[in-house]
Amino acid sequence: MALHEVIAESIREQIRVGELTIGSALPSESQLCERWKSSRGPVRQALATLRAEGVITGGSGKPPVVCTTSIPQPFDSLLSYSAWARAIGRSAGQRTLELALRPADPLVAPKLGIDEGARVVQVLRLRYLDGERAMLERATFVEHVGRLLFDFDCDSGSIWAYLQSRGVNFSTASHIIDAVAADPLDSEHLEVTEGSPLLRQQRTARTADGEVIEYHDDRYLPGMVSFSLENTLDVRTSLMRNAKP
Amino acid sequence: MALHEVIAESIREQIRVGELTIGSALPSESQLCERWKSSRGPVRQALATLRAEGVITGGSGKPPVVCTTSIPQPFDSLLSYSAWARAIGRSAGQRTLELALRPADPLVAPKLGIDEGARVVQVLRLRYLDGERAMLERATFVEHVGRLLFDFDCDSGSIWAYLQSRGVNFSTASHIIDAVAADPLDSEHLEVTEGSPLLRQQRTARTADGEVIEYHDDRYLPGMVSFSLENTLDVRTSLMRNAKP
DNA sequence: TGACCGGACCTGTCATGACAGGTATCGTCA
DNA sequence: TGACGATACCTGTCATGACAGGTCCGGTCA
Repeated sequence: MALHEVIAESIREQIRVGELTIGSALPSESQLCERWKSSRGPVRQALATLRAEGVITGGSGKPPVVCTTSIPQPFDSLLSYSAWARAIGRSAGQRTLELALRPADPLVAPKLGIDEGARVVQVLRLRYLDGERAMLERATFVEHVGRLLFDFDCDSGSIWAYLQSRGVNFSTASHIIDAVAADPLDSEHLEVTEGSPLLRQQRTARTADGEVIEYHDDRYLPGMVSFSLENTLDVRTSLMRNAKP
Repeated sequence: MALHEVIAESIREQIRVGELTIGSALPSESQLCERWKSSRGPVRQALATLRAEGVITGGSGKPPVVCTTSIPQPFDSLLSYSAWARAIGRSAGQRTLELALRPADPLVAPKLGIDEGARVVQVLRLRYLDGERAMLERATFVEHVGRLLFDFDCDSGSIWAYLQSRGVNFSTASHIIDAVAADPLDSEHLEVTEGSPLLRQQRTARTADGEVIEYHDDRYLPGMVSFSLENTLDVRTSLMRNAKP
């Protein structure tokens, strides 16, 4: 691991354990240089990373200041429900309701960038958090990836971790967050009345080549899950508010 | 404006106008150095910024590659509905339903970090996008800031811009996104049936000193607005998924 | 023809040095 | 005692140089 990553992770750790609390000032750059026996480069790179994450702010004459205690989660926490639950110290559970190979319907085909009717593998899972119903997951995989799932017990854990172990490497993902009314399927499995509000996270995941591999439509029980973000003046946030046409 | 900012903005602009499309490779660092007659430092800093924004990816032997066409919006786009609408080329409208000075109720007091019963100024506005109903905004300001609003015509435009012009400087903000059922008030003004799903964005905005100034509870009509995010392997995202206890 | 290897090129990483500009503190002077 | 100004310190910014490691292409050899 590169030095600047070590430094950044060390500071994140200090925040995590409460050694650095919100509002407390970090050591100055020169002190950090001495502490890590490095030049100013890696130290500044580490601070820049933390600044881009919205963890620290300030500067310009003042030493940097911690401005949040919520440490951004790594890549997989937004992609893998299991990895996320583990990261926050909760337990994830799942019950597979369906695993099917079928032609892509008109809704998912454009999301995956494939022709309507091309074969896809679809998984329907009910997901739990600490044993409580939390989310209904509709996952669609392109055929050559989805086929791997027939050798996997989807009840046993993370599909994402399994696919990674089989050499499927996710690299980028797009997320869309909105609210929808529970349809009959949601209603049945999440045990809410039809039409009641659900928080939806749609996502498409791609490999480094840009090939779309999976499309998710995850619907959370409000009251169980939400999304949050810290926002500072000097950093452009990757979260965007969109208007639908 | 610093050179690295100029370079970053220039690349963003090239993406905006379509000169650089998704998947197309950027010029190499050395070419950019020559183009801007600068050393490698500013160029790398610009690329690092864009990478943190999730705009470009790649590297490590390969020249960087554009991986999204959605350019992150600056700070104010997540805080000001009017600024956001302008940024995406839509028109924002508003009708003020209420402007009141009253004691803080038990819901907003903890959000603002003030005592229950301390006075706050609350604004209720119905907001339009291109003339269509889009969102019901419940804004609460601490007294000394909110008082400024009594000198302002809330129907005329951006409260945020007005407060800035009066010297109120926002610096950081926290956002929580979830889904809620329309309550009677939502139902009446957004013209949906009670209990139907709404996308909610709660936010608290603070000054550089950390003083909380405003709390918003904005409820969007789903189908009008959503939130989106690009996510890459090597960058920690500031968006977090949270479990409610 | 296909596999393999080497070199050109690129980025990642780090060191060192330098100057400008903002911040805060402390001492001085009115 | 209070206001003001100089100074030390800090960060922002940029230049230059260097080496390691990854990628890609083309040429060579089997």
